Amino acid sequence: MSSLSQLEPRPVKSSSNTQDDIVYEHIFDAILEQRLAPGTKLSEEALGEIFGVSRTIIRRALLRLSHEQVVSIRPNRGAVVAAPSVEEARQIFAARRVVELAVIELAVKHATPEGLQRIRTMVQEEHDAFARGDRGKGIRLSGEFHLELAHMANNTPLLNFQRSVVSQTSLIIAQYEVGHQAHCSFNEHDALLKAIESGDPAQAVAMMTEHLDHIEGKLNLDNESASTDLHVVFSGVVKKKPGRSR
Amino acid sequence: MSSLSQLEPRPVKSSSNTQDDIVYEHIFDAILEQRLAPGTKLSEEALGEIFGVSRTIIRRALLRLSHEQVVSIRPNRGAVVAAPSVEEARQIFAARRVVELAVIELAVKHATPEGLQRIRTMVQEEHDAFARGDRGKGIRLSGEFHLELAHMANNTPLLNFQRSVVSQTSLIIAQYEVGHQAHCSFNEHDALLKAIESGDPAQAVAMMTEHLDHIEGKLNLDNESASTDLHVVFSGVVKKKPGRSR
DNA sequence: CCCAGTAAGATTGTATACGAGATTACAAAA
DNA sequence: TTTTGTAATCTCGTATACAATCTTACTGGG
Repeated sequence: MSSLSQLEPRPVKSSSNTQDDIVYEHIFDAILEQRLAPGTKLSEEALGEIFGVSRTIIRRALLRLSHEQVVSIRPNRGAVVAAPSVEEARQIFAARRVVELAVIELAVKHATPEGLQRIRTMVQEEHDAFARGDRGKGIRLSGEFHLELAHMANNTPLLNFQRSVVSQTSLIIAQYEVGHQAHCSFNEHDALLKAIESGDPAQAVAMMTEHLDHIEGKLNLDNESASTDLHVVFSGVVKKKPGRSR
Repeated sequence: MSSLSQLEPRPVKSSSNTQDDIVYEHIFDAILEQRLAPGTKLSEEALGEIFGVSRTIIRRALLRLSHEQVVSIRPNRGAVVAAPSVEEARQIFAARRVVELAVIELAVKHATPEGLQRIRTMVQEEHDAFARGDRGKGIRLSGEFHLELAHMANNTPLLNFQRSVVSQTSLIIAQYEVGHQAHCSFNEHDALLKAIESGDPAQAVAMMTEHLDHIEGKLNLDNESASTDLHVVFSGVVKKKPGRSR
């Protein structure tokens, strides 16, 4: 009954027009904006009703998300938003360092005026989003900044991988962040942009390293069971119980 | 005890027991062994009959393969074994360099006696396979050598990415290889193994760089339409017609 | 003889039905 | 009150039916 076009929460981005891509992007964006917390159950039937499609479509979208490690599918127990453990988080960050440094170097090499303009616009939008207090959108745009870098690097495999680790980083931040600092502050993004514009790979790489250090520094990955409650620690096993969460 | 896993005609590896994983692995292995050429149509019904499952299962396996860029799904036109273009091949190799160098460095750092033993066995099996003329298996094992490295690096995201680029490399070799040299010769794998055992990251990285240079050097990526026949060049458009090929 | 247009056939896209397994609720006993 | 066993319910896993689209074959015209 309810059709997709009626309820789009936000403008669907460029790439896709098929049903499952639309569902995929909506869930993906919700996770990137941290409107879906790690461990949240993703019921096929509920999602199907929300988007006005059958479980078949939902299932495809969830499968894709699970291949990107953004969603975890437990056999016979359904899909949940992934909740990386501390060890997984460490591996993801290590992998992210690898790909980000490679990407920034390629981005400098393949920078074009149009690409730089796109990134400039994006940094500005991110700034505006945070300025107006739209935290969710700011977080998403700050992730998409890094994806735009990968786009400029002109390497599809690296871009795909980047998409996976960036979105997983968002999940990690949602779980392990301490305090409420601005994430991935747009100041650093602006500095990165300038480094790219200067055309100096070494400086850009150094800048990115520092940026990643900052992101990782805001997390508390040292003591798994401290400061976060049991629900987070055992989020892979936790059962939902209305009334006490959040 | 030389080769436990080789006795079975169906080389179902460690990980999986669900139906779709089995189908996935069989198709994946067939592609890695180059028994499925790039551009080959993968009919859902035919595969379903072969594996004795419904199209639903086949569809899931194909979807996963397409997420790893090993299979290409054209809307309403079915799935085919991916046939990377020259440009795509370049990007894949660039990405592979990035991940392989990171992996080898981590592998040196995290090397364990057990892990080294596994790799030693693997190199030996690869040698045996080529020695007895089992080219397909040799090719697959030479790919799995690199996956084992990623395993030893102890980083799941990098391992997943490695799986994707290694299998795509196999497709590239199938399309653009010139001559019939031994691919990814086990000699170099043996040298890599020794470099890891020596515990010197710099040497291992240098070794890997050289190894990748060799692999890439065996290909003809310069002139897209030369030396390979039309079937390969137009593999994305070619229609199957029995009786005249090969 | 070759090409174009149309119709039949085949293949994929989507929804849904049914069975299997898991979760939840309830009841009974300690 | 707490715990444990069992039953009812709900969700997921798989197969299959039907619709949409593409492919192929055939026929008619140039």
